Amino acid sequence: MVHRNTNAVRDAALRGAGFRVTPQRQAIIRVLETSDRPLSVEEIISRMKGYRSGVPTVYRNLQQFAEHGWVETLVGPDQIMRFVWCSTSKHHHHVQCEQCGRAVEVEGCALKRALEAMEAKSGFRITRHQLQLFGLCPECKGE
Amino acid sequence: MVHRNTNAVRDAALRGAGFRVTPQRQAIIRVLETSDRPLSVEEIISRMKGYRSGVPTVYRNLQQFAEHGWVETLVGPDQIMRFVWCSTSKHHHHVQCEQCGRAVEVEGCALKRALEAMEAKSGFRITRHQLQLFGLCPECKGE
DNA sequence: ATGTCAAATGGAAATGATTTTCAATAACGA
DNA sequence: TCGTTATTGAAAATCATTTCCATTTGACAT
Ligand SMILES: [Zn+2]
Ligand SMILES: [Zn+2]
Ligand SMILES: [Zn+2]
Ligand SMILES: [Zn+2]
Repeated sequence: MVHRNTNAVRDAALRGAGFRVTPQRQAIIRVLETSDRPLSVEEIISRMKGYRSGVPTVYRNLQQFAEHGWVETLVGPDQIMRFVWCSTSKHHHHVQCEQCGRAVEVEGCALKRALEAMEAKSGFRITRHQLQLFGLCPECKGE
Repeated sequence: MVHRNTNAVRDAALRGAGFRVTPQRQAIIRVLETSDRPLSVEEIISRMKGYRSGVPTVYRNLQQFAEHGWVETLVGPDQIMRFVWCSTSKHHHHVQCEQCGRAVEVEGCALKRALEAMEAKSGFRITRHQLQLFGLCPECKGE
């Protein structure tokens, strides 16, 4: 039974990070894990099945998850925070389709070279970066 | 008289873009052009010499300037909009020092290769990206 | 210079996402 | 089961940004 196993893994991860396992946390994670796009707090709550968390609870948990590298917080030009689940806490980036909104992780980071070039140009030592990619997903580009 | 010339150039640019030349606009631009770092609206207003704009005026103008590629709008984890003046409206990025806050433009974009690699990995056609760089400026890295 | 008028300004009020407060609840180890 | 302590959530607070709208002003024609 795959589902049960997934839940067990998730709960273990929560406990391992010092969290108590609450239905709210489980619901938040479940929604994010099964979403194909970044979600706002409002969207996360409205997508919960069987359990409805309060707004502050969702914000608090998302912030904690972000500190653990489990979610990435994106804030676009509309000033609204949106959250994506990260399958790995290794450095990576996300591409989002400008047509349908779908977002996927791009494993790894191909910026090493480019960053070296920019270090040379600027004289800065670059220690951290944040890259947001936008474009057309396979489905939308074949149209 | 260099100063006067700079002003003339700025005013011409404003008129060329269909703007009226108002002291508020001039003041906003003057502050941003001479800042070594991104500024919030509050900061912009407090740095004005000789003329104090109202808050809505500053927001409105910054938005318009952004549409013309004259400023870039950055919104960090503190959810506050900050604005940088761009010396060119060609595509480029900014590096900011995590120690002292200073920011500089990095001319051009060295991401072509990296983007191709990420297109291959993701299957998306990448049409747009936004890169924020952080690190240590020449002064701070020599500690 | 003066008149005309749409663009621009700014004080005040509204908006609305996010955060804080705090009393009630629930997870979990003993 | 019990006690401790983290977690929750309704309500209120916060506060950056936006909207309203009456007043001012820049640009251009006369
Ligand atoms: Zn798509
Ligand atoms: Zn990267
Ligand atoms: Zn520095
Ligand atoms: Zn670029």
